[in-house]
Amino acid sequence: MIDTAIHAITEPRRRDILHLIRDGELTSSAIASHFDISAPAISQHLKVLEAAGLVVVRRAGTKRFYGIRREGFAELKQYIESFWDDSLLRLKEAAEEEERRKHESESND
Amino acid sequence: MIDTAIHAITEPRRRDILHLIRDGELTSSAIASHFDISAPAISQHLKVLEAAGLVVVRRAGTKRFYGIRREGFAELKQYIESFWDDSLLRLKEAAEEEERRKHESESND
DNA sequence: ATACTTATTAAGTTGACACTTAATTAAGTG
DNA sequence: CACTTAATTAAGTGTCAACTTAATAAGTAT
Repeated sequence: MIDTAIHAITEPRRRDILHLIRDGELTSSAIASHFDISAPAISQHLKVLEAAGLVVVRRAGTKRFYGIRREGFAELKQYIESFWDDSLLRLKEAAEEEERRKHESESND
Repeated sequence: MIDTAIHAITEPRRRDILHLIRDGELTSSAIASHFDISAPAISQHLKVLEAAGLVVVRRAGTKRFYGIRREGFAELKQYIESFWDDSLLRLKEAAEEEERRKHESESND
């Protein structure tokens, strides 16, 4: 699931779309009006974003309002943080430091 | 710059590489040994990750040790959070809610 | 200098995917 | 029911990037 989310935000155009609807939900055509590409292209992007759990649709008549889905971004945030996690990294770095010193002393045999 | 970072973590293989070196720096060949793909392929991935500021190299003789670069992940984290930002989103949602109610009352004219 | 190790750069191939236009679905309106 | 609006699905095309093997670079040792 995190894979689809990351794949989704890969495409710059999709990130632009996310930025647009971040300030409030918009219809597919409203979104399309901000770009030079065709409506189907936008529709395809929205589908990818929806499948990734990053946007939600609200249907109203013939219109479909797209808005961002917070839970999806929470997952992404968590994923990035799993790399970032400060305390864990410090531990690893300390271990590396130690190993480096050990190797140095071994080379003095 | 954030674009290159996002592009970099797009590729599943590169994320695998990041996971590997997250537990301590490794040489190019050590990384390659964990995968089915060729050494040059790994080298190319590492170059992308380095250009994105997500990894750093430490040269030691003919070997090159690759380790993760924290600052790069900090940027990524910030970017994701710029979407996520809780308080801002709540404001937007409140505004939408209001607009929706306004439209409903208008349709009762 | 020659050889060995580690890793990269070069060049070329293949598959994925972001587009296009055309056709289709779905909901509302005269 | 025909017609309009809003959006999607279908089908096909071109570009990009992830891989391959071959050649090159840079460091160390014999």
